[in-house]
Amino acid sequence: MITVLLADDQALVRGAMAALLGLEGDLEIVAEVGSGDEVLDAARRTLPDVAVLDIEMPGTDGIAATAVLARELPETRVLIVTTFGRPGYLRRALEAGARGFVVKDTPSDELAEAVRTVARGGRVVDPSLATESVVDGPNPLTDREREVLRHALDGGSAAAIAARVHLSPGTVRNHLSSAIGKTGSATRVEAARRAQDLGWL
Amino acid sequence: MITVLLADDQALVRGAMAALLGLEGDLEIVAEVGSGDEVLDAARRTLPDVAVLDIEMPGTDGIAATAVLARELPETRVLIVTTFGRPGYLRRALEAGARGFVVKDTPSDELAEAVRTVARGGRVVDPSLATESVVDGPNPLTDREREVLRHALDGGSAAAIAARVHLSPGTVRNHLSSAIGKTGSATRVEAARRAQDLGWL
DNA sequence: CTGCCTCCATGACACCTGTCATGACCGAGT
DNA sequence: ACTCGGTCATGACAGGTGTCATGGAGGCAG
Repeated sequence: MITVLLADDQALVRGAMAALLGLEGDLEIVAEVGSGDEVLDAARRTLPDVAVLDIEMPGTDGIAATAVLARELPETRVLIVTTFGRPGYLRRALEAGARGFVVKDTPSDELAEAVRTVARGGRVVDPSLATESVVDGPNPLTDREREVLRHALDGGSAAAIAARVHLSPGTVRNHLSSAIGKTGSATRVEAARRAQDLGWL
Repeated sequence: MITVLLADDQALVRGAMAALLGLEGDLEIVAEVGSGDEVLDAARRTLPDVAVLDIEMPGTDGIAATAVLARELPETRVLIVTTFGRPGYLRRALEAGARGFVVKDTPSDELAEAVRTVARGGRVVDPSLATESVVDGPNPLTDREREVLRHALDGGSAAAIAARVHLSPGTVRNHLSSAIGKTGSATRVEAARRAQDLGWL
């Protein structure tokens, strides 16, 4: 019997995935949580073989939760199941110690098989995403550039961003200009969107 | 027996929801599709009592599919199940003829009940979203403003937007300025984001 | 220790944005 | 007939943006 922890912030999706995996005779859902913060506690209590984690969650996201699990409970293998197939997500998830990475576009009957593969120590990686990840290369942005780009996403002025990150407006514009160059964009917003699409934020 | 059609572009989620509803003795999934374009065909073939539709789908979205179903197959009741609880979505879905509107944050055990309620002719509406929809009022944007705002989302210049919508750059800036005023924003991108969050695009 | 990179900051430049005034065309409503 | 709102356009203005040069501070591999 393979025991499974499920983490996804959308209750309906979480429950539905539990129902899906529950149909398999060899899988047992031992915990369900709705945020990354609850993952470690639940995992400590139930010691699951596999943790199925979404990435986009409030508070601790799935990648940070993966890193914590890999450190604290290395026996629990992590399978990331996410909406967005962003190359940077895959890279960061694997670096954090994930054993599998599946997007929510994949046929539902493959999920159980992915869980089994991960449980027995194997790896599952979306192949098209893996090639994309190789082609795009690693994240070239510096910490500051990422921070400034995140705030640029919602369209504030340089002064507004500067106030939020405690920098001078001129410095913010320098970081943005650098990020625009690295992403091959023309404006800060385009740069922020491209960086987000690539999973660089 | 209540027959159900399921439409969601994420195969894994779609399959999981099918598993969830399949656990109920009185529900039967008679069709599963991954885009709004396939909804009408599948509904014509299977004549389901209830169509459970996601909004964000490639091609015809769930709201447009609702309108088509309401016109062509009024016997089939539509239940919208969506990720984003945007007030404008609720309003447009109800105007298109949806009988229920549920966000994916709701507990999974309530989905089956929502399907039953809709099947027997009742209505299901997320209460917090309903009040938000009333408070925010209807969409004040004109067609042009919406079109220009959609293109403003990805951060191009006024000239770039103008080329895509076949207008002069000055006119684009006028529409953007008007939209900025209506959304209470300071920049075009902020206006576009707020409009999107409210379901106005 | 010395490059080398990142970070932070300032000033200057051409260009873009947001705003406002103004004008013209059209269809809908009273 | 008249007003009203949406559409399209132009011109002008203050202020913001993207870029570059330049400078100094700190960290880190050779």
